[in-house]
Amino acid sequence: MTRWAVIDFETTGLSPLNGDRATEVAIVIVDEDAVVGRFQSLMNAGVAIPPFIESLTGISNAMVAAAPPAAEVMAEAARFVGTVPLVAHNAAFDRRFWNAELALGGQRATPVPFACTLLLSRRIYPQAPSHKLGALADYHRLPATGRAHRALADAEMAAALLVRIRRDLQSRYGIEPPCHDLLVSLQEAQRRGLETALHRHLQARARAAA
DNA sequence: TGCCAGGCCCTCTTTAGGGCCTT
Repeated sequence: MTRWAVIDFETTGLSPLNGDRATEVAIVIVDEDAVVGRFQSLMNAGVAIPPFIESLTGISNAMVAAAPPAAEVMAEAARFVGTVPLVAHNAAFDRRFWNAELALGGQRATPVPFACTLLLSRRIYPQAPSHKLGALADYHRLPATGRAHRALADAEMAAALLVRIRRDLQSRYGIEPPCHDLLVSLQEAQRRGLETALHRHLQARARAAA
């Protein structure tokens, strides 16, 4: 079984260190190439959403005021993810909010791998005109998932992108699912380049089979 | 009033700077 938890946060800004908080979280569980689970919730962190962010996401202060407390939502989200490896588009951003919101709720994040479709796409599709999530969806002609900058729509889109990446890794490089180790090792080996990581992976597999 | 983060990656680089990407 090859499961991934594709996560997306909507937030009040770019950094928890500036006091920014999450306003919505969505998680899509992908098993092989199929979506087998979904979690989505607005959350009330007790901070005001700037007008620009309200306009960007469509999430208003009134909407989060009626939402459950952030700590309660994060506890439920953590239970939903369990120990399944996480994936996000620009994972550094979502990982910061994942860890920060869990900590604010008095929880410790379970140490699981956190792969990044942005970094993978930059390596695998260097010819793409843009590596924004929506632009990559257009580039690959992925199905529409709903309003951009809403957590579930973006998580579904990132999940479709992950499936496409895995399929291309299989067709281009002969990497057969499951490929947890490959996706994570690729993320960790970005500085050395995709080809180098793939070659190392294939050589390791060959040595193990010998 | 103006600015605010962080990580990756490219290049006119590596003793650095700037663009991209996330909200």
